[in-house]
Amino acid sequence: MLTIGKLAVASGVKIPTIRYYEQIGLLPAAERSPGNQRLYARDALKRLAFIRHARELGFTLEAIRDLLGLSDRPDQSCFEVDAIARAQLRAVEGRIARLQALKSELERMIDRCAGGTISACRVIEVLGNHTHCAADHGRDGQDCHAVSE
Amino acid sequence: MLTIGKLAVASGVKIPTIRYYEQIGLLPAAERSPGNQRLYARDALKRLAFIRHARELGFTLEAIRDLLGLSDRPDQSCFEVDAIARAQLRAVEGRIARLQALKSELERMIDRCAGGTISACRVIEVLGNHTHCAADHGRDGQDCHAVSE
DNA sequence: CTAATCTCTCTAGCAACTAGAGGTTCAAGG
DNA sequence: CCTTGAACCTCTAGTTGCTAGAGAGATTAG
Repeated sequence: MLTIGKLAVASGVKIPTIRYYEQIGLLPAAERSPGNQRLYARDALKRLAFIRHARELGFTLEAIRDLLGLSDRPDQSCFEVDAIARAQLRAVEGRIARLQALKSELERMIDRCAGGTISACRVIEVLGNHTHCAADHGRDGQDCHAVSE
Repeated sequence: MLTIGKLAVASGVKIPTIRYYEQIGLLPAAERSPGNQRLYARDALKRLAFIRHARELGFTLEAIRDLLGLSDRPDQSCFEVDAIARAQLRAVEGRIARLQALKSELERMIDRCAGGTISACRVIEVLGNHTHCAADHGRDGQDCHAVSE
């Protein structure tokens, strides 16, 4: 049986976070010592590792809750698991595309800011200007409004 | 003079968000009508466009506050602006790298979950397992703890 | 047995908004 | 001129995923 501190070290999840996960029902209520301190078995470590890794993969706690719920019913089709993972993949791909557009814009900004004074520097100008939206990240149109003057 | 609603439509920033930005000092307190309603001039639109675009680029409100502060002193060197933009670029590149690792892991997960039952599906197993960390996104070592059993 | 180190609960805070309650002001139509 | 309805006001509280601190109790090493 591990105390919460050992579990925190072993899992890489901080103590208040573990208690938080218990509070919101991601982890079952831990056993307690006679003095009311939490005690964990090995499977808590597994569950925490699962949560931690899923968080690193960008799953929300809600998605993780779903996955954990599914894994408690191991005879079902993994259709739902697959759907969750695919949705997650799409979200990740979207984030990557967006960040790559942002990266090239930042690079252009830095190129234009070559040691001059702010009044000559294009960074702030570029940031105030939406004319690049269509070319750079206008794929999701609802995110880029025209600011016509 | 624009009312807050028109400004919201023109800028693509929601009304409560505009008020929030005023509250935290990103926007100066707006002029008011005799009946206490906010009135904005054109330059508020520019400032909001700046904030909005910078937010889209992933700048935090604190970084934006810095940038706005700098742009109020246009005679200085843009050294600081450049530094902020470069730091932001590094952060964006890090996020992209991380997301790409996550993407390939999700793809592998989905491949392994080919229509079977959950007990045969590797998604959950992969998520509970840190053995791929070194290969996939172990660049930032402090994020991947061994969970040896 | 005592001191140091955990751990407990509870409350409050972070970013960056969003939503709602309950009340006021404005612009247009009759 | 008056009314109606949309837009606005302030204020509080909620969101997600934690993190920090206070003040009290538990456990363990020497």
